[in-house]
Amino acid sequence: MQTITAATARQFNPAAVMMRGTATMPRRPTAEDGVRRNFSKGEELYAEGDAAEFFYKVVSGTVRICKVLNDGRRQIEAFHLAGDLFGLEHGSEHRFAAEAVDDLVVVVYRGRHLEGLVRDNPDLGGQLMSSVLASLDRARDHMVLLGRKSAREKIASFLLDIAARLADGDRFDLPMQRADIADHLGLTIETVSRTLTQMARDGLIKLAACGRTVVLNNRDQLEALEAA
Amino acid sequence: MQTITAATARQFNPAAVMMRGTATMPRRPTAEDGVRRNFSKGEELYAEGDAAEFFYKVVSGTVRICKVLNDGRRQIEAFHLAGDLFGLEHGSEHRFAAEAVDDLVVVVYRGRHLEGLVRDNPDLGGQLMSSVLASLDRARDHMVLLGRKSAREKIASFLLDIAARLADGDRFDLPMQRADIADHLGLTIETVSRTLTQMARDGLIKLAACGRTVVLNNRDQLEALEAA
DNA sequence: CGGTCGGTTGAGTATGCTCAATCCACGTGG
DNA sequence: CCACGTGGATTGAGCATACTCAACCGACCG
Repeated sequence: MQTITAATARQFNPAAVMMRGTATMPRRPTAEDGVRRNFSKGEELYAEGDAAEFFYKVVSGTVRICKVLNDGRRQIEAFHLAGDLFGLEHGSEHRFAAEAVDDLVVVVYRGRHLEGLVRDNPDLGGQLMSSVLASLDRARDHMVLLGRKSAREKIASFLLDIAARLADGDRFDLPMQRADIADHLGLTIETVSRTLTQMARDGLIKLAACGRTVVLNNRDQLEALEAA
Repeated sequence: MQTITAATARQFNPAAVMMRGTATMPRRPTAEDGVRRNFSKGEELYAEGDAAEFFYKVVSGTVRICKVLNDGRRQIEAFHLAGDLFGLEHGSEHRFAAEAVDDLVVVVYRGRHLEGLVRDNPDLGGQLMSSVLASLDRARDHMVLLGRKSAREKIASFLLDIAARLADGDRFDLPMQRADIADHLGLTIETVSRTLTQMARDGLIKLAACGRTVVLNNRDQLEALEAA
């Protein structure tokens, strides 16, 4: 299957779409078509309430999708790593914010009026649908975690998830800090820290480099803990 | 926009899709196209792991989408009410089960290979995309609830959500029992019960008919409690 | 009338939170 | 080169929210 690149992205430029049905003339590319952009640690790609004009693909680095309640409590819905698509919205506004967890490179696509895009660009539609359904799958699993798992089970699931996505073997570096992990798992930083050090004491994992590097020593036991 | 009916559903019958590009001949309708089906309280529409051959639209009644962990803990990802689409999957299997909460009528559509469907049926694609994105929106909000809200806030959010979806005014009947609410909100039945009766004592709501009928006495205060 | 199912209520407890101190790595400036 | 400040992580003590276990209630049904 064709993957989304700057070239294919041009196929659903709204200008090109509008021209459809009137005449077949060469599209006029805009600056926003599949443009690479860099963000540095902590920068906001878009805020809650911003118009949802673009969507994004991670080239390298990590993005967090989050919402902050009136009193400051925060929930991180998801982390997006290299290759992930994000920023597609149902309505015309972003309902969650997107922020760079570390130094980040993304490709930005113009993508307002998503339903229309899909209708007018069927080939891409399948691919976008696949990506959105994958997000929904992730979201469902995460609801099980948030609603029904203990702190230890949450951490075990999280480590295995991250490892599957960015470890080459059993060792990887966590791109995010404890506060991000806590707000993703519905815990406090203290509980995250305690649980990780306890797991290290139990020999399940090894921690290094300020707790940013993790080595999975006992995948079987972690998977048992996951409580799937 | 066109809505999905038995008639439009025929447009993406896989048989018809396969015929495409070879010759334009009339499609052969199958029995599964937009067929109405009834389920009684507690019946399972599909189980976790079942092949994802169909998707569904609720005509009347309520569906719960859920997963049960190895030790019996259960999480209800969502309730679907009249008009909602559900059962679309990313992979070839259902990763959650669907069960009738009460007596239920649905329309069943054949919908394997979703990405392909969208590519080959652009008009429907937009509509399905819209529905899936709406589910994702709901899922995100629910993650905030599960991860960061107190029991009282969870119940307030839940009541307002259900009211918005099926109340005509401030009174409605809960289609599901306490255990379902608990497993949806990441609580126990006891906490759900206690919180509801406490809200009734506080005059926020009124309960009747074995706790199945709810009247919202003070929407403002409930919305304040929601902690959006 | 007895049994079951769903809901409520009570008492005691555990898990994870709050508040607070401490530690450590790192970068900056005297 | 070292003192200092800062941001992130860890650890400890006490506590609160929601859980567990258990009894009880009321409606419904055979």
